[in-house]
Order: sequence, then structure tokens, then C-alpha cells
Amino acid sequence: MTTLTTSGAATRGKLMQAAARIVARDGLAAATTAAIAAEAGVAEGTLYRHFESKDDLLIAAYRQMKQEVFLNAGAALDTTIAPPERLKRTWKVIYLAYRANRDAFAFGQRFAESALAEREGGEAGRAVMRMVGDLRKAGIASGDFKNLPMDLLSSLFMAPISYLMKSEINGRKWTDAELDVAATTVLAGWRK
Amino acid sequence: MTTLTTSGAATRGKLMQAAARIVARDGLAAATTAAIAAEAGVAEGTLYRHFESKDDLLIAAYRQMKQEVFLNAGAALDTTIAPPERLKRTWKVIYLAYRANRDAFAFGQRFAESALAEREGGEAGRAVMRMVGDLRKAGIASGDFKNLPMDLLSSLFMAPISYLMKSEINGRKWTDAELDVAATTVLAGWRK
DNA sequence: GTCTATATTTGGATAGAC
DNA sequence: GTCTATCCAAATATAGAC
Repeated sequence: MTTLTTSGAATRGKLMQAAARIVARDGLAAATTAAIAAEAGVAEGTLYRHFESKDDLLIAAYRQMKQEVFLNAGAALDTTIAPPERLKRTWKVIYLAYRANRDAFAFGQRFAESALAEREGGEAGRAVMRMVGDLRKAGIASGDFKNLPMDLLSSLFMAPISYLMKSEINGRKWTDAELDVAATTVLAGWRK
Repeated sequence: MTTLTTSGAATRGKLMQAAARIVARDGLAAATTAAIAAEAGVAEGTLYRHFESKDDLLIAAYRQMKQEVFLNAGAALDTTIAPPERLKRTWKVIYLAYRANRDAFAFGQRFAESALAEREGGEAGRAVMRMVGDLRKAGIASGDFKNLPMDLLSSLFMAPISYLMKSEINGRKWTDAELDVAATTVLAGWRK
């Protein structure tokens, strides 16, 4: 069994959530150590018991968020469906995962455009690449997709997710039909 | 004729360029007043003779950059071409405009993800909207495009520009054929 | 592990000479 | 209009009691 001092791990999680929430709401510059600690309901000094620096905290929060979104989305997928339809469904599942957690998305966007992203190393993006790679392989084997490079397909896949979500954060709620247009557009790019 | 004290306007421009360059290279957090002044080759205090605050300087730089890219791109367009082909060419012209000035693009991305973007008000995006609106109208009139909302079309148009340019900044050079795939994908989304 | 100070640095912005 | 010098506030990180 674990020890009774489980509060440590809980505090770590609270700090990551607090940081993500502040970045999503008010931007990276607003995520000061004081603000993060206050939002998490702990003292400022406590932060340094769990992370070596503020940057380390943000990087950890980013990796965890990415993993959650893409692991959950990947698990919900039926690999027996034909690649074209599967591509569209995958696209939509990921979109809806972000919609269900806008803060995670907004945090990710802001983090990715910061200088911290370079320090992160790109490990967080690996889950995406694996998912795109699987889809691509299946679609080429079935003769449905063009044999295009992974990174191009990945860009065409993620780009509308990002742009449509940005609009949602600014108050635009896309209808299901509009999301279908976007998913179909992605498919058109991949299709032979 | 203008007066002889033309150096004022020149200094203003140097400050905006310096700020954009630093943000593009090292991120928003690196664009301190000290760093901007040093990069521009002027004293820190001089900045406040030309802008009320650092934020005002960044907002001015952002607006000017957006205007330049989209005015130049729009001017290069032949409105007699049929909408589908015109859409693809417009997409490519804007892409190449950003490629020719990666710093402008990187600066724009980082600025747009900062809290400053809210203060900017969205004026910078109006040039894009007008261009998309013109294209959309022509394509619907000719029966080539679906009657979809402006903001959806605009998102589908800009999204791959953004994602492909991000890759280029990380060292990936897209071939002309690959750019054509992206432009054709956008067209597929718009097309009836 | 968490808290309450506190040390130290750096940031944005201003004052006043030239 | 520009520079040098400086003020003041805020931010990261640490020390030490509980």
C-alpha cells in the first residue's frame, strides 16, 4: 500500500492545473509563481518542493495535458472502420476532446508559441505523430490515401482543429454540419 | 516638404522592427524594453518618446506587419481569374509572402497567442476578412463555392498557412508540389 | 510537506541634462 | 529627440520555523 502522505502528489496536480488555468485565462505572462500558488491554494514556497522551477512546472503541465487528450481520443477509436471514415471520426473525436476542455487547448496553444516549447523538446507531440502515422499507413494500404509525407498530413489534420477551436474560445460555436465540412476538407487533402 | 527632423519616424520604425525580431527569435518574454532598445541601437528612454508603453509598441508593430503582408498580397491578384484558381493562387501568394519574411510570421504567431491580442481589438485581422469575403462572394456568384459562413472559410484558408509555416520555421522546406496539395485541400473545402 | 518571511534580480517607466 | 541615471514595483527563488 502507499503511505499516508498522499497529499504530496495531490498538491503537484493542483499546481499543474492551476498553472494551466491561469495561462488559458490570462496568458503566460500572468502565470507568476504567486498567482499559480494562490490559484492552487498553497504557499508560493511549496511550488519549489514539487518543481525545480516555474518553467519545469509549465513543461510538466503541458506534457500531461497532451498525453491525456490524445490517449483518451485514441482509445475511443475503432480500427476496423475503413480509413476514410476513420480519419473523419478521429478528427472529430480529437476536436470534441478539446472542446470539452477548452482550457487545456488554450493553454497548449499559448505554451507552444512560447520560448518554453523549445525546451520541452517535442516529446509531447509524439502521441499525435503515432496516431497520424497509423491512419496514414492503413489508408495507403487500402488504396484510399495518397502517399504523402507524415508531417504534411499531420499539419493538414491539426490545422483546422486549432483554428476552429480558437474561434470557439472567442465565442463562436460551430454546428455539427460545420465540423463535418472541416473533417471532410481534411479527408480531401489526404485522399487519392 | 517635410522638415529636416526626419530621424524621429525612422527611430519609430527601428523600434518596431527590433521588437518583432526579438519576439520572433527568442519569444515575447525576451522582448524587454532594454533588449528592444539595444537591438534598435537607441537608449531605453527613447522608446517612451515614440510609444506610451511597451505594449503599445508591440501592438503597433503587429498591425503594421499584418497590413504589409496582406496589402502586398492582395495587390498582386488578378480578379479576372475564375474563383477556384484564384483561391489557390491567393493562398499561395500569402504563403510565399510569409515565407519571404519568416520573422514577421513568427512574431505574429506569438503575439496572437499572448494576452496583448485581446487589447489589439482585432483590427489587424480585417484585411484578411475583406480578402476572404471578396473571394467567397465571387465564388458563390459563379456557382463554384458552397454558401458557407465567412469565418469558417477564413479558418479553413488560414489554418494550413499557419501550420505549414510553423514547420518551415523548424527547418522543413515544403516543395511546390506539397504547397499545391495544401492549396487544393483548401479549395476542396470551399468547393460545391 | 507546508507555511511565513525575505533575499536578490530584473522589469517597466520617469526625470532631467544635452 | 536622445541620452544617462534612477525610481519603484513585481517576479523568481531561498531560508528556516512548524
